[in-house]
Amino acid sequence: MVNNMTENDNQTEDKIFEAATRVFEEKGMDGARMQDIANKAGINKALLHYYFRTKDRLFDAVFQKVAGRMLMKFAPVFEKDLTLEEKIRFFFRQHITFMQENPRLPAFVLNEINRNPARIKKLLKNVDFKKIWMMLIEQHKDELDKYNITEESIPQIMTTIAAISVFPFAAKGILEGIFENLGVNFDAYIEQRKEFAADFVIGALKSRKK
Amino acid sequence: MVNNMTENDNQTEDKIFEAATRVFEEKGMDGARMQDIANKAGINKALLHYYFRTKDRLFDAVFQKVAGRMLMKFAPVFEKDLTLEEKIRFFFRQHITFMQENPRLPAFVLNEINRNPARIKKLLKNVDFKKIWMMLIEQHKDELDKYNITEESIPQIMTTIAAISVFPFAAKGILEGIFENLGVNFDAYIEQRKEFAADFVIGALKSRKK
DNA sequence: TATACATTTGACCATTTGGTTAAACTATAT
DNA sequence: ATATAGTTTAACCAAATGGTCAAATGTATA
Repeated sequence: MVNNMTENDNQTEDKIFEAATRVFEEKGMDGARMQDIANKAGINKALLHYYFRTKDRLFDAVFQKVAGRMLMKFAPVFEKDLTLEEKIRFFFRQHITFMQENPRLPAFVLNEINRNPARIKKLLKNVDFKKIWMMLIEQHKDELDKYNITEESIPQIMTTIAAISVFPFAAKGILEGIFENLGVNFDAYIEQRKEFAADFVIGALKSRKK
Repeated sequence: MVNNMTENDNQTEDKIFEAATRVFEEKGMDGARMQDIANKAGINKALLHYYFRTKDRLFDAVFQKVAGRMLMKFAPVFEKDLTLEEKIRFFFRQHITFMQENPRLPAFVLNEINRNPARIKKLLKNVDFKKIWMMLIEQHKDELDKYNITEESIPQIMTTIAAISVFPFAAKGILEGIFENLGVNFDAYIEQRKEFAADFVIGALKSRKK
């Protein structure tokens, strides 16, 4: 074994990181236990502190990565050269599929941000929303006009799109409880939602047509 | 003082309850400290355990009440004798106004339910969703037909309405961060949302018209 | 092989935390 | 006044928890 050090290094760190992600996602910052993370990573608790000095730093590393991964999913939508309708359709498919694979992520991120709003600042520092905003307005000037979308209503529409996509996962616990009552299957509901959401939003926009 | 016992009893219990609500809403079950609650209630920690035996029972009492209060807000919508459009408009006004007064509630309830899904069962046990569901379908039979709403799409529409209403508060931490970047004022955005949301949903429904 | 350096571990520590207990305090009824 | 019962407190406890440390183990280099 020639270059074992770096590999092994990463192996252990990755094991820790993976275990920490699982535990933090499930229990949150306050509910997570370092011992639990160590156990799930199959290592000694002291080793956690060797790689990540404190629980806070470990959490920060995990949060930064998963929250970043989630926000990233919004990016390609703005870059692709598609019509507004295509973008909306593309976004819902992409984003909901991502959350199907990471169903705990939305609730986790939302919660931890509300618990400690300072964290989000670090995340958003690298994103220039103003620029994205301007690009979007410029790129879809004609469509915004066609759909009678004022600048003031853009935040409303954007957050509505995010809401429709994220909420089912953020409220998974409640919805599953209610759906059980109604004989609705959550997974099928989610699968269906990819198209429903796009239709719904596009329909709403069309109804604004001048 | 004649009947001081009961009054005093309630006074202390209420003080505890109020303080506990504040602390739990802010820090969550795991992050909350009994000592902190006691301090904020202006009493001894042992007295907490005198009124509510354990942290878990205290949390349960608080959660049951606030979560119930939140779910209750959905009820009057189903009972009132209004058209579907009127109901949608009424709901958004009512519900968003309620959350303006209790901005931490949505994130708190969503989070704790995801952290401990068993809790929701106790809450929903008393609500007969099947019955509400049937009533709704019967009451708005003609409108569902007019808007081409199949039974299958009702959960989609209902959760979409809830999403549009709740999400801005559940994601308040993030949104405020982003809005700051864009020069958007959160409170104004929320005020505006009461009407926007109704217009948006009704617009989407209208676009389904046969 | 000896040296230097990173990795891993078991034992340990100080603090925090939910919870208990016995005593003190208060008000009412007799 | 005194007994009774509910209320409040200070002092205390055991367990859990994040974190430390010195020793041990492994690994590459000279």
